[in-house]
Amino acid sequence: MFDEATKTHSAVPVHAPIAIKPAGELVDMHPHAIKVACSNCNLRELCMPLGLNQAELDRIDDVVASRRKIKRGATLFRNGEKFSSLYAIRTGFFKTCVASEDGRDQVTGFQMAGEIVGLDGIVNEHHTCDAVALEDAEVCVMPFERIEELSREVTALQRHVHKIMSREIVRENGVMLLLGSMRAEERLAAFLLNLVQRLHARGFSQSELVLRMTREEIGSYLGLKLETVSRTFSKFVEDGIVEVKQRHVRILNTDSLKDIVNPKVCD
Amino acid sequence: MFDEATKTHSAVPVHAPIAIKPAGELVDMHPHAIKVACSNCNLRELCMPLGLNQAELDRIDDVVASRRKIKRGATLFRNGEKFSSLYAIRTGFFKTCVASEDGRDQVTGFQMAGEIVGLDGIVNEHHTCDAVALEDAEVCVMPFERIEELSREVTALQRHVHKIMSREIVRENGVMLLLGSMRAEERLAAFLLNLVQRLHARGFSQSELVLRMTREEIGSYLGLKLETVSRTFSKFVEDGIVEVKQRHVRILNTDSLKDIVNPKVCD
DNA sequence: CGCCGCATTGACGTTCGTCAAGTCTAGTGG
DNA sequence: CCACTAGACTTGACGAACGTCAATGCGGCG
Repeated sequence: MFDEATKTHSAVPVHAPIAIKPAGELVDMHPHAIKVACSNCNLRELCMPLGLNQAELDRIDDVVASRRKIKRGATLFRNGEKFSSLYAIRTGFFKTCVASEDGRDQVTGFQMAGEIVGLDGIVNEHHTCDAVALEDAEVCVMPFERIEELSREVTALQRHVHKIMSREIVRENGVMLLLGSMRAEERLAAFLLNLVQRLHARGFSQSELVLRMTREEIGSYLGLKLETVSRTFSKFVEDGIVEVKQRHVRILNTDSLKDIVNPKVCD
Repeated sequence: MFDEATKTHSAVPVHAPIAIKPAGELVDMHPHAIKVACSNCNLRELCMPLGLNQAELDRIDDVVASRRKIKRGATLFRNGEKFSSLYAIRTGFFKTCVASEDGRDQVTGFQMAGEIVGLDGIVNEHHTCDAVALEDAEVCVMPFERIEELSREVTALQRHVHKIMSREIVRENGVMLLLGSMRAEERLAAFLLNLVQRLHARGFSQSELVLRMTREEIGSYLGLKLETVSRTFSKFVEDGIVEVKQRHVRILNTDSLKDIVNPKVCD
């Protein structure tokens, strides 16, 4: 089992409503042939507004100043650093985490291709969390000044920026619900369903995924200890709901997972 | 004790760097004399950008379409309702809460004068949480279309909107840290310190406050059961850190509370 | 005055955290 | 190619923290 599951999330997906494979390699070979551009990026549907005309598309390209590669384990930005840009993830997988003064830290999210990180930095002009690459990654650097400038002129961009921030607020509301009122099994089930749903939207399998994070990182995100995460995985395996081999997970029964998250009250 | 603590958060504060008392009553008496206006609102420093010139101030007034009074227990908006406006709280106190499909619900925040609610509705054009008044309240209704329009022209407003949303994201990061990694005493201590700090910024006492919410609502926000909240209050009283009489709380030792939130490691 | 909602307190149970031992795997270097 | 190692993961035994259930108290309001 899992023979096919060794491909990374950056590789060609199983089926591809949105093709993920970056055309970026060409940039190195012909630096002047293909410029850094959203208008020909396969991830456009994920991180940029839809329904722009050609003139607007050309202008939008200007929000991306450059690209940046981040090695696995390296940080894109750190708590305390000066904020200057938002980052759109092209390839790879990130975690964001905050720390309390006494050293405890909490993973606040996992981000994948097409998602935006850095929004925390706007309010105080300094970042308040760390963004760490969990696998080799590449991001588009979008200076925030430029975003603000352009979104004054391109209404669709303005609206889009507002939606991205609102979406993050709503996402965090969901995590608060999870952390505040769910038991361990419910948390892990919700986590798996969320991950697989986002991967599926990017053209990957609905039932198979490779975790890019450790049990400890999952635990931190879910407000559990790594042993509890491990035990809960084992329980799901016993119950025949998933197959787990290290970081490879195959979901055998999506409905059971959904039932765990939202227990049906039968009265 | 607590003889002086019976005044509500809407009453004249103990000392007032920013006077909270609304001038609003005059509106009813002279409907044409004083128009709904941010430029003469005492809360301007809390919910609007600073450093505007007169022309900009006049334009900003236009973001407030009207005011709306909400009785205690009534909702400002509900999950599922069409989103159209953001709301700036003039007086009163709100909670926002999300619900899971199976009926559990989670308080995601408590909001007071000068704070903005409704940001959750932007992304899907429908609200995803309920906003409930915990005491009689009044809000400024700010149609979001108008905000977007105006923030294309007034850079300071655009920046301000971005900061408000970013601030909410950072706040929620903090709540996730609390829910994910703190014990009951730490959570309650952090909660009290946060409340009193925000009230102090509005001119109220640094050490005395009246809770506008039940133990159950505090518990929901902190991911605890109401009995645990009650017991933890009792423990703080035993330890001489606070005095508690129903919803009246007097903080006797702020430093102890801070130590509880951030235990000093002495090695 | 009596009712009702909210809060407190106690006894007990469950879930999850802690500590510890042992296993697996990927990566490294001979 | 294989042996070695470090980090990640699993599993078990036990305990602490918090939840549950139930009884009681208190205060505000009609």
